[in-house]
Amino acid sequence: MARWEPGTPERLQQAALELFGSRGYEQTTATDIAQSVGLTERTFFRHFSDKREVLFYGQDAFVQAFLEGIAAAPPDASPMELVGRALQSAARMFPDERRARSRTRQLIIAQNPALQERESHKLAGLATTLADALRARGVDDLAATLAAESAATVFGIAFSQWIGKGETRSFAEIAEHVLRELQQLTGRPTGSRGRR
Amino acid sequence: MARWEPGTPERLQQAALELFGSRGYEQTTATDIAQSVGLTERTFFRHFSDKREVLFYGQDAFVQAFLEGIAAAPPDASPMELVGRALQSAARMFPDERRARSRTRQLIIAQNPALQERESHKLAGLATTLADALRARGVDDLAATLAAESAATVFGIAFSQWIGKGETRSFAEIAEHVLRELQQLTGRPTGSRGRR
DNA sequence: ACCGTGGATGTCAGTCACTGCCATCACTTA
DNA sequence: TAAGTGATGGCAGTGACTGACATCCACGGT
Repeated sequence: MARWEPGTPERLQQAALELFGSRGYEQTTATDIAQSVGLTERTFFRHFSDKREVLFYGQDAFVQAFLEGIAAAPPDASPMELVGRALQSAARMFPDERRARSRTRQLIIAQNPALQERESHKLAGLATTLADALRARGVDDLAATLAAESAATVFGIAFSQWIGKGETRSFAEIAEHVLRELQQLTGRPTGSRGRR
Repeated sequence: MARWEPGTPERLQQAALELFGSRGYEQTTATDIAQSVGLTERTFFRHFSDKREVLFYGQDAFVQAFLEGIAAAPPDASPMELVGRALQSAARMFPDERRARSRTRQLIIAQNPALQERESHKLAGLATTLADALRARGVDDLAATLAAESAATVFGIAFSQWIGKGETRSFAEIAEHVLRELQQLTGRPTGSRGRR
């Protein structure tokens, strides 16, 4: 027997999700969340550095998935190939069963600038983490930064499409499509006359 | 004679910059800033929605510069050409004289996660603004989003390089170089064998 | 010269996020 | 059995931010 119920952060997150969903983020205090699972505000802040962080708990997992995709790639893979592999590896963190939950979570974030800000920052953090991993593989500094940022961009767009109303394609499909489009778009020529 | 000294937000910003630089961001209260220019905390928050915002006051100007670059482009310009023009147009907001000030400002931001978060969010906001402008020109939705994100990415990287120690190239030069590199990097082939 | 209006400011009380410090309370280990 | 440990509670305090209301004086009109 454990002295305390296990999975405290998970229970807090679940409670927060429900309260934010019904009352709204700003109308829910940290105390509300804590009390709804029989804990105190003080304990809430021992598990989360921030009130916002409760919504982002567990995100490290998919950052890891990106990194594993890179680690598993052959040594001679080009930067963009690494991006593709990282994306496909991350895709397994977004099975169709998670769509519904992701949607409701995203609804909450969409209604609060402070949460959107945190989300932007997490995406930026992903990019710098990936850039480090690429550099560690010997990829040139600028190329690593650009490839990592591209990965984060594609991920962000793919995710919002995956969440989108009526969308049925898998995350992996969407991500691949967006990545292809990026490559087609940014591919040279830079020159004056672009193709229609 | 004006009833109050004009340029209140500018004076507050200047004071904030100095206080943040000497004492540090967290060790400086909004009251400190306001009092140092003879105002009250309440007035500070009438000019800035946030304590952080005082550091980002005036940023709208260079977002405008991006938009003007897009507006001035020929109607048949490709998305990536629009990105290039937006970047070059924005470059005029970063003359060499501003380097020193930008550097000290960036030092402050680098020492505070909350400020970095705001910065990430501003960059994300730039991307969505640019995407809207591209869509308004008839650019396809996904292409517009990707191009806009690319512009923001290139801008971010170029800016940090421009600020970098010992850097002497102009912002325009750097931005062009980074953009070229992005095009070379993301250009196809996607295929399995990448080039060394 | 007088009046009224409006925009920028001041005052004040209040809420809430977040922190530091110390106590508690089992359960574990020596 | 005694000391150790990890998660929690209690509490006081700071600082960011808000809403409501008062003030103040240049300015335009009369």
